[in-house]
Amino acid sequence: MLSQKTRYSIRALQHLADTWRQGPVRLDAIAEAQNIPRKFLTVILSEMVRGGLVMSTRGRDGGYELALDPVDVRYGDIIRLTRGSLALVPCAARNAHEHCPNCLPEAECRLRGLMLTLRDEMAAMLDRVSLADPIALQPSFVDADA
Amino acid sequence: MLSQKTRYSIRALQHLADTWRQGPVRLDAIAEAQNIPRKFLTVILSEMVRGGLVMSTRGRDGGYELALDPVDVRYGDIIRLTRGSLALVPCAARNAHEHCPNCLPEAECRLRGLMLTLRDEMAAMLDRVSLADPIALQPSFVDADA
DNA sequence: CACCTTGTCTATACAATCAGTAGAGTTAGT
DNA sequence: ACTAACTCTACTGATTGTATAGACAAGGTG
Repeated sequence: MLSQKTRYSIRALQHLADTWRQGPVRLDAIAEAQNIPRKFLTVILSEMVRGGLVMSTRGRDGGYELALDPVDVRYGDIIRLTRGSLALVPCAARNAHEHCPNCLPEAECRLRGLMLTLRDEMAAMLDRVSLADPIALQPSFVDADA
Repeated sequence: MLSQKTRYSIRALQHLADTWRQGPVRLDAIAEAQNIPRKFLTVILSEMVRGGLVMSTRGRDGGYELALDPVDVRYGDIIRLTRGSLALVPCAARNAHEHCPNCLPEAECRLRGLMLTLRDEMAAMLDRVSLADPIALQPSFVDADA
């Protein structure tokens, strides 16, 4: 699961993408439009600023805006920034690789083999879509599950 | 991330798949071979039994075995059983659908649209692979520490 | 039947992470 | 200066995750 914080981050960035090139947007405007607790959003946006995805302006008429063109902010980047990795197990992370506790040696772990493949598929999908892309709101339901 | 418990579950089931049709396997044998805390494994296997993936036999020469042919146990099933859903956000679950707190109306939520698509891709992949399938073991990373 | 082996179940403890808040500080425009 | 904005560190409470304890139930064997 994505944490609530990651979900807020993404929605905040979508908001900034929608107002791209219209000057800084005040924190309160984002909080209200996106239904995010104001104080929590300060923490989230500060993190985005430190991560280089967002620029802030202080003082009167200050606020936040994207640091990059929305085209260049891919969903994979956002998730990597907030969560450190796209992988579903620590040992399958491409960047922030870590050993799983109480596991078999990695070279023998089938779960890891599977999760590496899955991670790559997820990455391919998430890195194909940017904040500038339109997103189908209700993709057709496929009977992929029983 | 998959929880430690889900990871243990999968490794335990892989072990049972490997010993398929060789009679019940004792809990201690699984715990030792798979490096899983014994007491925790009792909880995990009981859950698998209740979920219908595993059968147990009590008494002397008792133990656990798969309730189904390994071919019929897909990784998607296992994750759905232990975690309730494959989705990365509650509102994108196909089965256990739930609203996200503090979100926009679902019909307008782009994050949800994206996550539904991603969930479907993940499901397609995880439901293609069963416990009977060989899994390519990928070499572990060459890292400075080790 | 007595007994040992193995699984079952409920309760609990402990720690880590998550979600959100507090509040003093900094910067910039007027 | 004054005020409207963002910034930073710390903290708290709730929830979840990991694991263990211990009493109980069932099945096979002599």
